[in-house]
Amino acid sequence: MKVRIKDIADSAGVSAGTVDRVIHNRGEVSNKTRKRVIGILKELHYEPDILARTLASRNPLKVAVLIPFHSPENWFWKKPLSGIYDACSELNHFKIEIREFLYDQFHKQDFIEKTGEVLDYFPDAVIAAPVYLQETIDFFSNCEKSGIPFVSVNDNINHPGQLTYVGQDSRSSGRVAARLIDFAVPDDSRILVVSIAMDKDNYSHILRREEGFREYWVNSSRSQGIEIIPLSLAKDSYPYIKRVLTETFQTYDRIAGIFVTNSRVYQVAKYLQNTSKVDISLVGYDLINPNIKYLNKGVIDFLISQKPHEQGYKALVSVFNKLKMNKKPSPEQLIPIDIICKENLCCYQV
Amino acid sequence: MKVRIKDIADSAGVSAGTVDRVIHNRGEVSNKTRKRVIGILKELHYEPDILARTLASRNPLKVAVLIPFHSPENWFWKKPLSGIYDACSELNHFKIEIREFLYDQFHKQDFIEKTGEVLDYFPDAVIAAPVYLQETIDFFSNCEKSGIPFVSVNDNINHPGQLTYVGQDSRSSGRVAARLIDFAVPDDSRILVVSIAMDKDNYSHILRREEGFREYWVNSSRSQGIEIIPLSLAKDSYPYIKRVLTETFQTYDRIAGIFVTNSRVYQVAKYLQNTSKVDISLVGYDLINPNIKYLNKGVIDFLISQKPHEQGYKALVSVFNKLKMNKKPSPEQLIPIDIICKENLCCYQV
DNA sequence: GTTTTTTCCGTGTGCGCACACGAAATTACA
DNA sequence: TGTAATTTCGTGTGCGCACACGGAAAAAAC
Repeated sequence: MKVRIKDIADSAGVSAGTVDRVIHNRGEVSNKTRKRVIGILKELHYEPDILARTLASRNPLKVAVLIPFHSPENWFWKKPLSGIYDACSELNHFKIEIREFLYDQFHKQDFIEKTGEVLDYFPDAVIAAPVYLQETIDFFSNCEKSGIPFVSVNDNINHPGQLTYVGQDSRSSGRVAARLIDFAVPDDSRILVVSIAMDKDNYSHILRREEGFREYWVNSSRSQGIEIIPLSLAKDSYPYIKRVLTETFQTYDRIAGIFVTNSRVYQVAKYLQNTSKVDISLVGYDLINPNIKYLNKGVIDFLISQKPHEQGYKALVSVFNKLKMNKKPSPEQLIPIDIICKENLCCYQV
Repeated sequence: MKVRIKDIADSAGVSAGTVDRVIHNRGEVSNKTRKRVIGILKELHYEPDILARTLASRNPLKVAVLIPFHSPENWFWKKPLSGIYDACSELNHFKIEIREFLYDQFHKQDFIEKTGEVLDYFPDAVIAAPVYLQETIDFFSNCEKSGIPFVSVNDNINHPGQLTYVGQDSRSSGRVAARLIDFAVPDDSRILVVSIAMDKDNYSHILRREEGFREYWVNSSRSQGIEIIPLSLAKDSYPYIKRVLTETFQTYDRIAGIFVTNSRVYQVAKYLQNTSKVDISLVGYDLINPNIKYLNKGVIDFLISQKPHEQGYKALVSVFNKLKMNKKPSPEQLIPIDIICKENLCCYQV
């Protein structure tokens, strides 16, 4: 019962070639017949057969991936890439070509250069993980001008023209962290919220996680018994972190829980282990190796996974659906907030 | 760079038709040329183009799904079905035909009848959620005899011939439940392990969840301070459950946590709410509506999702890969053990 | 009214494969 | 040696679509 181009053509009293031109709007069709064909296209709910479509078209789909590169210290950005490749190999038969454009997330200039390279590549679609707000906006605007669909991943720029955003609801994840800690700490205790980032204002998800965390306690029944102490660390070095934490512990007693707002939770775990404060509930982000180590040791209690692999996967699927099937994804694809502890870790490590 | 049938044919000095006959072993090929063609097939690493293959072949892939039916009281079994259909619509273009065979999980005879209907349907593959052990083994043996690949879902029969098992590691999920409760209960408290099932021995995952839960405390540092009290309820009716729980609470004090080993946790939640024992940590299984209600109210603290949707999804994908791509999936596909609380519930409800 | 240009549209071919049909080669048999 | 039966193989067509080419019709220019 499937509708083919031929059926449309017959129904409209034209040839298949004309219908084809309408579908791909390559012009050379009079306005009158074009409208008639479009009408029938909708009326009969025509959906192209991708199998035949891909088989017949010879040029592949060019997808540019613009994300920070990964290093031995920071494997996080490897995950979205492998998610993209996994999706690609599942859609293998559909002639998709991935081109990586990996930039240094700590050098704005490098990011700008790479965006230029992306545009020179003339991709059919772009998947990008933004860090620099203004520069990303400029880049996305260029994409829009060139008619290139673009997807943002991990952090949402909220550019009006973007095909979709794939990532987590950071605020909710902050609430989840609060819930976990709330579960464990007794009344009348203090909770530390530690943000470790050179310029945390550039990372909007850190801010939103803090918000979500704070929000939780406002609505909590025992909000009066718990005190939240924010702590922003501008440097990632362990000696520095150690010094600040030591001071904090001297200033405040009854600290029963610590929430680290990004993947640097292993630094705090190291401190807690070294100072034998393993009773403190520790929650942070991301299944990177040093974190997993402390999770298995019981120093970190819970990790929240951003599911970077799934992010990459869904991003590519979205691009594919748009370009090959002409199906628009929903503008926001929120990734589940997975709670990982030692006991369920194994089944999340793929 | 892709090798086509034509290339093989040229290389072997035969026609495409002959290569085709070899590939599908439909005979009518002399032994000598057959071997030569097979040799070249391997040598050039020929992989069929599924696009063209599907486009050219007219008969669809027939997949039989044998699972318990769902009712307004028990929506659980609706999820694997919708997972299967979701996978199907993603692989839509590949001409897959799903046929449901839904049986009454409480009537063995009905299950047996339905297995007969499945075989009469002559499917290309079977996806089954087993309940009755011996009867399922018989059925799977029949499938194997007929050369029909079969996948078991949710509960593992461990039949040697099965294509794959898709489901959770129940023992680990029991450990996860223990971890969550451990996080919350103070020293010197008692924890109830409640199993609500007519014949729990038929449901091996219940037994394994109990095992995992117990296992956790054996390895725990405070195993001496915590007492585990098992409680098996053979009936699902609330008055009965209420009576038993009341007795239990009269017998034991300091009950700080309850682990319900399946989806009936809402019955216990109802009891706790009615008796104002909401401080007790309550953990159970499955995102079904009554459970979600009590999760949002804060009576249930955590639910462990079996991800039935994903189970169905993966099962169908496995079947597809096997039959269309000739790729064997790994024999066990373990589903992540998702921890759900009120705060991250939203992003799991699809 | 004729020629040129432009607009519009139909036809044909091939993507890689499955499958039907019929022809050639081989064997069996008289 | 000739014919029939059987095995083995090549050719052709179509799946639904993209795209090139060329031709007819319409419009414009003369």
